Amino acid sequence: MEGKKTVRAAERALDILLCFTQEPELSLTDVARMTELNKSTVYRLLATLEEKGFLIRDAKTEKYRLGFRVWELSANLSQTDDPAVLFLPEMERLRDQVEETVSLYIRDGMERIRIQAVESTQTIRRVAPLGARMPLSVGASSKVLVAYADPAVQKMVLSDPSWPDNVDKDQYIRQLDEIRNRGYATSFEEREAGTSAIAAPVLDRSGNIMAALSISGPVSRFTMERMQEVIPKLLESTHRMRKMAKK
Amino acid sequence: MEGKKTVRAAERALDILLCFTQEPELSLTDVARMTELNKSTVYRLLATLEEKGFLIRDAKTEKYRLGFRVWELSANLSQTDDPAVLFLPEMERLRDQVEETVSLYIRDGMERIRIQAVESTQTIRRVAPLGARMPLSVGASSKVLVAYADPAVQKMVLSDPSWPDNVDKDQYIRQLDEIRNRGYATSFEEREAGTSAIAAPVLDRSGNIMAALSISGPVSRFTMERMQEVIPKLLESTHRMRKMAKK
DNA sequence: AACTTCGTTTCACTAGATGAAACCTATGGC
DNA sequence: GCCATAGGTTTCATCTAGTGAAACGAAGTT
Repeated sequence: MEGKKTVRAAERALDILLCFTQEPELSLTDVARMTELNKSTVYRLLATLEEKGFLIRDAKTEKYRLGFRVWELSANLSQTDDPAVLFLPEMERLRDQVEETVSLYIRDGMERIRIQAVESTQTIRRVAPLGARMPLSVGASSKVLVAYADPAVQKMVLSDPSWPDNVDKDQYIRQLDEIRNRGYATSFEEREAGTSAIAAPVLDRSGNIMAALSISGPVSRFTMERMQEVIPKLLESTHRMRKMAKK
Repeated sequence: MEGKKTVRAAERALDILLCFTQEPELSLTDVARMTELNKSTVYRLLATLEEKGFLIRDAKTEKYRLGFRVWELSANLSQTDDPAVLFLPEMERLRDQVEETVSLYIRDGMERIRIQAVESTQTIRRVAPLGARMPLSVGASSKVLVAYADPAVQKMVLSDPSWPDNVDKDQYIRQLDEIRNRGYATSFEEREAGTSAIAAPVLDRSGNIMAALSISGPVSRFTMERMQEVIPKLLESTHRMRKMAKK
């Protein structure tokens, strides 16, 4: 009698689908191991996913991979005002100006997800960890996402038991005000050693945060001074993005 | 006790997801109407899809739209040897040479699906009906897909009750041999009035068909003579694609 | 205030999802 | 050749958990 309003069978099917974000090709037993589900359960769910075209089965290897239905979906996704597509041109513009990696993050629960990224001369498809998930406790983008989230969400994030011990929560909270005042956040080797970053919120017309835009690079090159130089450009980009947002 | 090996709840969840290929934004009742499912069933499945990040709920409109998880999936899709991504550059090359619309189709059951297309000066995202489904009974690409399918599939397609009465099956079958000999198929106003097309198979290393590549245009411009000119270019492209295919 | 419409919750019922185990092939080792 | 192992597939008894009707609450319309 808990507050579960979800459908288990559907959940499991989606979990299986998500396995394919990690590996492009998986066999029945691979999936069974990853999801820790019974072999026959996986068998039926795979059959379902295949029948609906979300997975296809490689004729040779007998393994499954993502099917055309995923394409249909993602094609439709781009017709919407999806930030990852909508803002890509602007992100490339910014990248060309500052010649550093530019990333776009959104918040999902207690994590942030990199939904888009452009690197020095790379194209969208080449960018390594698109869809990568990181904790909200560290990094410039994380703080921006939390600082501009609505109060209920902030409370949820800050009271979550998974908050790591080695990150001082009070100090973190103090930073949030500062970030809202300045309009951007910075970080030095916070999430990843050797990397520094600045991030600013992408707001929609009504002032709600849609995403966080960041510029990041190696500390050696992306110094404090350099940051100061690029901040106006970052803010100009987020401002332009705001105007692009639909409705 | 039929031969159903699928999971109903999962099927329904996927059906709901597919509703979003038609409309970018849907409310609970919209989905219930489209799928003809009970309101509470849809409610629970939508909650499941939302929790897993496949759908997000617009804060304002209360409607659902596709979520970031679809992005994660499609990002991964591109890392695989998905033809729609893999062959895009080659398709653009061909388009630039012939200055007509170039499309890539795969077979799914009794239909073909346009998984990629490039037009005169359009970019991938702009192409109207990506993911469009058409019958296998008419059109150059259809015949290629059937001609090079393996015998069991051919039998299935040709014995399907949904085969339209106005298409002569015997004549169709006779054409298949011809197509295999020549290596390509042509059509004049077959599927669509005012449009002619040529198509050739994209084979993998072992000679199995992966997709059909077509060039199509208005009959006025894309004449018999013009077709003869571009056939070598089409075949050159499919040949190059074959070498691109992984493994 | 009466009437819609839409999202949410409740509840009793049993369809249908589930896991253990048996059953098939393959493939590999010896 | 024969036995062993590791997939994938099917069966089947069990009972969870998914289901639809109906009721509910909250806006919005007339």
